[in-house]
Amino acid sequence: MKQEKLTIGQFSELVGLSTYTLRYYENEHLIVPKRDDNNRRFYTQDDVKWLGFLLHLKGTGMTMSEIKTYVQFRAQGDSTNRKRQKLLEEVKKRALDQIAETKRNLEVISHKIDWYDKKENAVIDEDESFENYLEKMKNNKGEA
Amino acid sequence: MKQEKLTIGQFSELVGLSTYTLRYYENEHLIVPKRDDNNRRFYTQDDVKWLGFLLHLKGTGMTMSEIKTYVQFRAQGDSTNRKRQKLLEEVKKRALDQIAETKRNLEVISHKIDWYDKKENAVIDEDESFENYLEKMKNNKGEA
DNA sequence: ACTTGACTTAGAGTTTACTCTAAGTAATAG
DNA sequence: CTATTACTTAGAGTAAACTCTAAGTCAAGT
Repeated sequence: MKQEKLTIGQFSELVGLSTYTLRYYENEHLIVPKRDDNNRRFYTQDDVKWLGFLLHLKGTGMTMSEIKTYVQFRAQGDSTNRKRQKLLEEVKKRALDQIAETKRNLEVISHKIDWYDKKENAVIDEDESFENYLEKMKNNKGEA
Repeated sequence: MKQEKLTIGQFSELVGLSTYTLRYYENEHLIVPKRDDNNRRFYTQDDVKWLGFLLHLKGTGMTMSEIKTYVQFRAQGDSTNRKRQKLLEEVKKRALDQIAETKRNLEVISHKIDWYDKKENAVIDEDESFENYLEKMKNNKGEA
C-alpha cells in the first residue's frame, strides 16, 4: 500500500506539515524533492525517512540553521560523518542540559504546588513564606 | 550586606535582566517596583524573591501571557490559591510531556551517533541503513 | 468547460519576547 | 560644571520559524 511517489499534498498530510512549510523548507534546502515531467514535486520513501529524522532533530531543539549545516555535511558524503556526529553530540548535550535545567525549575514549581495544598489544609503556618518553606524542603532532601 | 532598596541598575545586575527588559516586564505588569520621591524605581527583597520565582516559571516554559494570568490571580489574594495551583499543575504537566518527547527524540539521535561510530569502525555493514539499524535497536531494548 | 491541485516569485503578516533608539527631563556625585 | 543614572512616550528593529496572499500559469480528471 505504500506508494512510491507522493505529491506535495499527500506528503503534507503524511508528515503533518503544511505545503507552505514544505516549500519553505525546500527554499532553505532542508528537503529537496525530485520533480516529474510537469515540474511537479514528488516525494519518495527516502524523503519520508529523511523528514522523519529531521523532525527528530527539530524535536531536540536543533535550529533550522544547524539542520542546514547538517544537510550540507550530508551532501558531502561519508567524509563528513565525524562532523555530523560531533554536531549531533553537541545538540544532544544541549538538550540534556536543557532538560536538567527545566527539571530544576520544575522542582520549585512542584514545591509551590505542594505549598498551596498545605496552606489549603492549614498544614503549615499561615505566615510561612514560600521561600522559607522551600529552603526547608531543600534541606530535607531524601528524608521522609 | 543586603540592601533594602535596589535601583533598576543594581537589580538588573543582580537578576541578569537588562533594564530594558525590566521596564518591559513592568509594562506587562509582571513586576511592578515601588517608586521613591523622585519617581525612580526601587526594588525590594520581595521583588528579588518574586523575580526569582518568575524566572523559575519561565524556565518551565510558561509564556508571558500565562505568567500575566498568574500575576492577576496573585493580586486577587488567597482566594485564588486553587486557581494558581491548577495553573502551575498544567504548566508542570506540559513541561513533563515536553521533556518526555524530547527524550524520545534524543533516543533516535543517540542511536544515530552510535551508528556513526559503528560505521566508522566497520562494526555494521556498509550498506546497513540507519532506519534498519534503528529498528533493530528498538527491538533489542533491554537486552545486552 | 470547469474544478482541483500543482507551479512560480515576491513579499507581507504573525507570534513571542525582547532590545534598542530618539528626544527630552531631572536629580545626584565628584 | 559635567558625567552618570534614571525617568518618560512612542515606536522601530530583531530573531526564528513559519504562514499566507497575490497573480498568473498549467495539466489532469469529470
